[in-house]
Amino acid sequence: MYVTLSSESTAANQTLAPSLIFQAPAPQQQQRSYATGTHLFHEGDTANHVYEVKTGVLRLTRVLENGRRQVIAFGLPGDIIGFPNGDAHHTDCDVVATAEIVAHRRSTLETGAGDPETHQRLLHAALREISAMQDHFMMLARKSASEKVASFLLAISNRTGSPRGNFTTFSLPMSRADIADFLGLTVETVSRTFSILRKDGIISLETPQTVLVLDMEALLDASQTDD
Amino acid sequence: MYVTLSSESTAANQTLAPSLIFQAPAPQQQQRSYATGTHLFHEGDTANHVYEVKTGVLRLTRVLENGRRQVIAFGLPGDIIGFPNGDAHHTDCDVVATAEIVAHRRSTLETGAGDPETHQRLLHAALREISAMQDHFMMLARKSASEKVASFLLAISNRTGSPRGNFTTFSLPMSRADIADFLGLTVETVSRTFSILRKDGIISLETPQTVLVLDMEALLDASQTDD
DNA sequence: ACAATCAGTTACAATTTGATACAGTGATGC
DNA sequence: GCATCACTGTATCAAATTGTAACTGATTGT
Repeated sequence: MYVTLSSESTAANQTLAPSLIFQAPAPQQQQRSYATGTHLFHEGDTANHVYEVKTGVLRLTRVLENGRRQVIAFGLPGDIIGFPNGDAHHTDCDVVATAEIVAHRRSTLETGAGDPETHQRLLHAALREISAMQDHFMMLARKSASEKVASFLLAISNRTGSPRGNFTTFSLPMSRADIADFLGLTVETVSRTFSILRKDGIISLETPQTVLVLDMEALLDASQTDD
Repeated sequence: MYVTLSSESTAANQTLAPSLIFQAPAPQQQQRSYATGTHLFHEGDTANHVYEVKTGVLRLTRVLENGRRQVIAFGLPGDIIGFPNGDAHHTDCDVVATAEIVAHRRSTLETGAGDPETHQRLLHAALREISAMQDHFMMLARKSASEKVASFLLAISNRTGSPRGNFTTFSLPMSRADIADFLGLTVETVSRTFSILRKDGIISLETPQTVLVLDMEALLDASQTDD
């Protein structure tokens, strides 16, 4: 499930891992490494696989002809992305931070022939994705700029953060533009909001890509999370 | 009060019907009618079924504790909605216009036991839903108020519209508030935008719930559609 | 070494949308 | 028949976000 605002990610992630560990990997299930900037597929490409992210970060995007772009989702470790509609992909997908990916044949999702267990896993990943996207709706449509940014930081923190003393730290491999296009904002608004959060002592940026959460409670307040 | 959706048992419905017709209907596949206002399920309810809309209109909603509401989707004839994440529904679902619904057991989606054909249909409906939600993202995050309203009218027109002379007419069984909560706007903005579209001669309202599209070309322009 | 480029940030003006208030209309109930 | 209520439409004003532009610091290429 993609980075959305809810807190379902962690649990889901853990339930996904075990089933793979004890399987002899079939050919199409081999793990491959992709460098930053690599395109996994483009909008309109024939969809032969869905992709399970083991490490790194992917980015799913769609573009309107007038240049407006939407980041549909970031694919973090544990996510399965690239679910096709019909035969074709309907988004672009590229690598934001060097990633280890397992490609699953689309037929495994669609018919499950020969591998009912993976079929189940992929199906459940699709259902989780629907749920995650519904969370994302709430964010895009019903949250203010500052709530969006706070929610986003919270989500990334929950998925990839690690403790540093009493605080939590994590990196933001994607650009401000990516964050803006994910949240439905402009770069300037995202940047401004980061500044406010810094000035309020809620976060601190060691580099623009390295966030230290100083006051998790306040960040949670600022995000208006549903839980 | 609610205008009956006249001509909606159209294309989508017919493509869906055949597989059912020649089956001995299992109990959970029987078609039932639900009156306006009926709740099919609430957020948190155990999810035992997914619902296939034959006629009428359903509404999927989520609410933030502070009262902000988001209409996730409208279920029109041909749609299958209520895909669960885990065991529970994560939205509310109620009837906007008297609807004929077929409930499919969740197990048919999850395991396909005993009914691989329906299993396939439900799976593909889930994948279609993911694709549709991605479209909705573009709308929520990257379109202006007037583009949103135009896109919405266009979508309803394409799904349920019928020709009237050179024009196209359709009904809007949902309230302005529903439309606003679907598009991430306020009622006032929706109303304002309807007025502008009327003043520009693009649409005409016979009643607030009955739309006549006078200039489909202009409506398409106004929606900034990607195709 | 230096110019050029790019991501990020900041300030300020312009624009869009939201909030508030109120009027009209049709339906419902007493 | 009349009052009430829910929904819709309109106007005005306030607030939030965007657009524009300038500036910084880091990186790249020549």
